[in-house]
Amino acid sequence: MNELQSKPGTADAVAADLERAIHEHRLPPGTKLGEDELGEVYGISRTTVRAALQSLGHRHLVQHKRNRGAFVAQPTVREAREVFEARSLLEPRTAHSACKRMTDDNIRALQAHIDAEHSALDAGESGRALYLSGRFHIEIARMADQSTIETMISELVSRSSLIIALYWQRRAALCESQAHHALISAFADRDAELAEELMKNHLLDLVTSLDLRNSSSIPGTLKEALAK
Amino acid sequence: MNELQSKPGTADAVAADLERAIHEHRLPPGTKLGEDELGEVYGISRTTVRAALQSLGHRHLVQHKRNRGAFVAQPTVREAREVFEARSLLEPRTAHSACKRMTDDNIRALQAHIDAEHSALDAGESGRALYLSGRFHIEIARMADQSTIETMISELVSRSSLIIALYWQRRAALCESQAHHALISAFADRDAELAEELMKNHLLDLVTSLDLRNSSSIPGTLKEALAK
DNA sequence: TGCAACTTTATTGTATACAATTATGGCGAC
DNA sequence: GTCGCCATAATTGTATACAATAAAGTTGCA
Repeated sequence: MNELQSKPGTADAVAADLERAIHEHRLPPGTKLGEDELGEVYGISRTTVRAALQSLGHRHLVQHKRNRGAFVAQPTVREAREVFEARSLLEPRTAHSACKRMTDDNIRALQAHIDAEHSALDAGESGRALYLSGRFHIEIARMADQSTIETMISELVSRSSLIIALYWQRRAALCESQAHHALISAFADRDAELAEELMKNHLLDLVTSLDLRNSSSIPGTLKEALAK
Repeated sequence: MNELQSKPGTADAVAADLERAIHEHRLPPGTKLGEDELGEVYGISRTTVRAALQSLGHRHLVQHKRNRGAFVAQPTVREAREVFEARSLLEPRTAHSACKRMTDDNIRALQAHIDAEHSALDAGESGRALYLSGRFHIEIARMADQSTIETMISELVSRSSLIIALYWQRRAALCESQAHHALISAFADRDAELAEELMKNHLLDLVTSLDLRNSSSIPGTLKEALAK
């Protein structure tokens, strides 16, 4: 079950663990990530913790404040728009490429992914469901056999999870799955053009389901809201 | 002249310095980046050097070999194709966006950029000319007011410099400038569609000017060629 | 003489100690 | 009583010391 993950105790392993916790909303935006605290949790020194936090900082998942420490990032409205703009440039065309290379096994894997997502949702594990939902997009990039683009989409998906945590406005929760089902159908029909169009619309739907009015700054803590 | 660069001695400053040296081909692919050595050069401890190298590693500009150290990355043929595939998804549309927002000052700045590139070329500083040529693409992304996409393109441009170092096959050296001139004309005419098309073709030209036959592994040193 | 195993050396990986900076709590003055 | 300043504490930034690993050189044996 361990999918070529680094040995525990390494910076990569810690970073992966934290990234997943962030992606699953177990660590909400604004959470302080103290070095000593994390070092104690994982039983390692601050040196390794710092390496992990730096790695996440490069991926824009944690924000470093000078002499203040690391915090789970709180994307601004502007960042949110930029992330989805970037996704809209990368993902539709990548879905197109993926469709043309997709095997029956790939399609079954995607279907299994959605099933797992549904199971998580039924079990009340909404964080895990969100994580799997994001992984769905990453899997498609992987099937397109473009690891460079996959890495970029992976970062954007994780950041999207933070954006959803901050700006999601309640709505029908199952719209996501519907869009993913439609994508699988297009893949099964080997209709690359349709897959591209569906992905494009899916991303548009995601953006419109967010509340990105500039007014709502949405501070992490009310303390920070009054800090300035 | 110092454009909001970090104070010298910080990891960011060292990383920026190394990135530029790599981009300008002063540090060729495969160069060993010893921690002690760099620490002595910059007058800082290995701790800071390591942070800088990690940063560059995350941007795929240096490759870490376990217990062996950091080396200037040597992109494979596959990576080379992937990098330009990613650029072809991001840059044409970004040029389109940039064109619609572009001011007369922006256009003058781009023109000045090309002039500087020509000057460098005339002065025999081909590395600096290549660096400026890459910066041209990054500037366009900046003018599109999309900092997230700009960051991604910046990484891809730097990686492209490594790719050029490894796979460039001699050709007319000025073809680049011609393409950039044509882009500026499109911007001046406020023809976003044309700018998009020109960027797309420019990137295609770049790829075809590379020798990406799978056969040529192109080792960094002949020692490594015989190592296995 | 050629190969193999061992010793040596150099370099990275990790932890710890110290310095710098910032937030916090208390004290005093207005 | 409130505001401002100063001392204290806590946390990050940086350097150094030690441990682990891999490369290279050496010696011994076949």
